[in-house]
Amino acid sequence: MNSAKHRPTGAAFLLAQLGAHAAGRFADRIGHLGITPAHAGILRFIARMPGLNQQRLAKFLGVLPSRMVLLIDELVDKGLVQRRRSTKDRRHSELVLTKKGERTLERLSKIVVAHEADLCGALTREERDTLARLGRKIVDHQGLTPDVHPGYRNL
Amino acid sequence: MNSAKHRPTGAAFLLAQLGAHAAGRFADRIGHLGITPAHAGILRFIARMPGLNQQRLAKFLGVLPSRMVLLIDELVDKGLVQRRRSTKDRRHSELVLTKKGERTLERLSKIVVAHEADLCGALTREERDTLARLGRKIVDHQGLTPDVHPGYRNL
DNA sequence: TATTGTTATACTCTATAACTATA
DNA sequence: TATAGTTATAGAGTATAACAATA
Repeated sequence: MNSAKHRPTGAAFLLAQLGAHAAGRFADRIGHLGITPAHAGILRFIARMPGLNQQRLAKFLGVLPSRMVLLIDELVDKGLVQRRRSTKDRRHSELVLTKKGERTLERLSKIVVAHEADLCGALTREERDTLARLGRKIVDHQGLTPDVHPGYRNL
Repeated sequence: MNSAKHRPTGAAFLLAQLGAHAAGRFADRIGHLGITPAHAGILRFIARMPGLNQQRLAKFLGVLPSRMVLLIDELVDKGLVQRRRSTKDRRHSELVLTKKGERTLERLSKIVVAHEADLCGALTREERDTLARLGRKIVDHQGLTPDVHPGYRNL
């Protein structure tokens, strides 16, 4: 591979390749918690904005409402999230983490740190900071929403 | 988002986010050619190793043989690839690009350059080189095969 | 009439395994 | 008996659209 007449792999392909790898490895790492990366992202959002409803969450992440129902169903079934009918507008369900959900989120944080350390194991601390800085620059320039994975996007 | 009590987005998530974005944008860019990123990757490999057979290609990319059949079928239907029964071992089919396939590959190269320029538009030439260098370092350290997207992996 | 949440259906994708032909 | 390629089938995932409850 990579014979002389082909140019070295470009940054765009590297990002796609590494991104898929990182996502796959992360899915492996959290598998034993019984949740997928999509669930993990939702847990984070509910923790930050407790009480938000499904439609707003769906719109924010770029998920179809019907898919969000299933995702939340699964989190409820696992005892990580609770739906509470809003008393102000009984059409809304306010989403909150259960105690178990909070503990899962704490475990997730530790997994994220380990995942990060492994994935960037080839880099010095300084290089890792540089990579993150350049990454944030691209996220900003491309108009991406920080902390929202495009894998949700189905609209 | 990103309120004070949350740490800044880590490199691993940024890679996953940007990778999915890059892959999605690339798919958009080549859509008018009537092919998917998976097809594009296969075209590149056939160009580099003309005459290779489906099983070897499938093994190299990490695709199930049955899926490779469909992918090649589609490329044949579009007139980009030709299957030739090997005269040495008639079980093998040697894969080669057609003239149209070669032209498509040239168009792909131009699209890759434009894609790269857009995606890294926020970075200076030097920053882009740094990003690619760090990316290659991680690819190597993680044991990934250069130029092979993990999206193929279904084994 | 509009909105939230939910359910039903149809469709796509693809992993598995059986099968053909060559060796 | 083993390998390359192919086909058939079944299951998972999900987009679409219809629906119920509330406003």
